[in-house]
Amino acid sequence: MLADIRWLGLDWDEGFLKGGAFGPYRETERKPLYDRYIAQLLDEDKAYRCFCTREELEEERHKAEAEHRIYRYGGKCAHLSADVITQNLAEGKPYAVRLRIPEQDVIIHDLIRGEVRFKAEEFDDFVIARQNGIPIYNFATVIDDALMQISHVIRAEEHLSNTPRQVFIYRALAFDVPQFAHVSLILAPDHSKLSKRFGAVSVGDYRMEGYLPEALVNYLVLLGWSPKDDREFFTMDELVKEFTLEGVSKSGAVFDKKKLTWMNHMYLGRKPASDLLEILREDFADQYAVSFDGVDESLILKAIELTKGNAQVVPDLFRLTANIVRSDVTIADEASRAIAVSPEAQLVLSYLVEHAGEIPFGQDEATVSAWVEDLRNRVPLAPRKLYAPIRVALFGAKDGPEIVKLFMALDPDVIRTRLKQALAVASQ
RNA sequence: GCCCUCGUAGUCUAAUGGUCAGGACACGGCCCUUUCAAGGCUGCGAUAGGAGUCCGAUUCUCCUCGAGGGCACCA
Repeated sequence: MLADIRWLGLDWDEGFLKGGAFGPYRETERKPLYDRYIAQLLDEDKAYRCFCTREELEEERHKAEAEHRIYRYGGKCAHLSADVITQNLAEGKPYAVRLRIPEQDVIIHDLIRGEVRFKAEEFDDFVIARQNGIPIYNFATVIDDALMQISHVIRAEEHLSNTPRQVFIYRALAFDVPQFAHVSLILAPDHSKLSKRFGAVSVGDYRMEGYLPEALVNYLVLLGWSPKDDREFFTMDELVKEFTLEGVSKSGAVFDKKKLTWMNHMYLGRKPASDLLEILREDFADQYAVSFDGVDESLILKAIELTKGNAQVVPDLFRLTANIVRSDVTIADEASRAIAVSPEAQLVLSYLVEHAGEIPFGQDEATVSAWVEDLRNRVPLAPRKLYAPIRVALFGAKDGPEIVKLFMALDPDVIRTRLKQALAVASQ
């Protein structure tokens, strides 16, 4: 998970494996800390030992349900005499620790949701440490946040209902209560919780599907936050500078993979080919080995540069670059094939094969471009009819890089061969 | 069941107690163009429903409905 966060380009001030002034950061290593505060609460009688067994509690719960009452702990152990406690301890009876909850409403001042009020009767003396001595999450998280001097707790909405319990703990320990901000959840298209059923759910999944971290971050941030203007593209630096809690929306957002893919496409087009090559090599090593075995790196870079604007996700580049990098070419689809076997194709290609000597190999772009333009004067066809077969011949598909770019990127021998092959197809 | 949160087009969102409710994705059309993409223009399309306050409500209040979350000796 830390690796995924790093991949996204996110950093943090301190923590596990990184160090900092408020360690240790591993929960098991923090156990003595938790124990200390549990002991303190017990000492001050703000918490008490509960010797009730699981069975007893279970029974209480069933009874409450049968009588259609809300279940709250009955307080059986809330006022045990010192003698009884001493005796129970001497007998080695296991106990959990419960916090005494005052009968008062709790108001949370949430930075996103405003005032949220919880009624006193919703709460009972809840357990803060189990029989095995390990504190429950609500307790540990309060200790951690307080000791680490956390000023703002920003987390998912699912924690909102637990916040009052945490506030009780802050108060019992006389800690400052931090500011809270509860962000809405991301939903699957059917408004259910995001799950495997929906496909990729972890950051790592998206990485393996070929989404760029900057695209994912950019998309995700817009899922619950909006700037003051209509901009949609943000770098990490811009986000750090411009993000505000005020711009966060309150409602849950449905994850729209189409828009993510669109955004990824835009980022791919702008990304330097060398960066994309790195990603292909590192994240898609297996495919890379198969697709680019023995291919000159400069050719790969050229191919990526030509085709990146057509890719939706990173691995699309394998398919798109194949027809540039490989010595042979295959016609990708029916529509392209139809063009390849058209009479126009025969006309154009036979002209080019016959006049192959005139192709300005190795010239600058302006020269090649002028020559390509001039083909219109030599072959009596409308531009669309004229150029489509050339692209199919050179690239294997009707959609792809500009003809000029193809002439410049491909090896002269490859071009001659492909033109001849395509002519053969057209003449069948 | 109880509690909490949310509710603007299919989706993400902006805005205001009062001009045509703005932008983006998706979808359709047009332009540009040697194709696709990109870009430009354009079309379709929304304030969940019902009361109330108000001269006027999408905005404020209440109810209903809907969606999500929480109710552990899980995290």
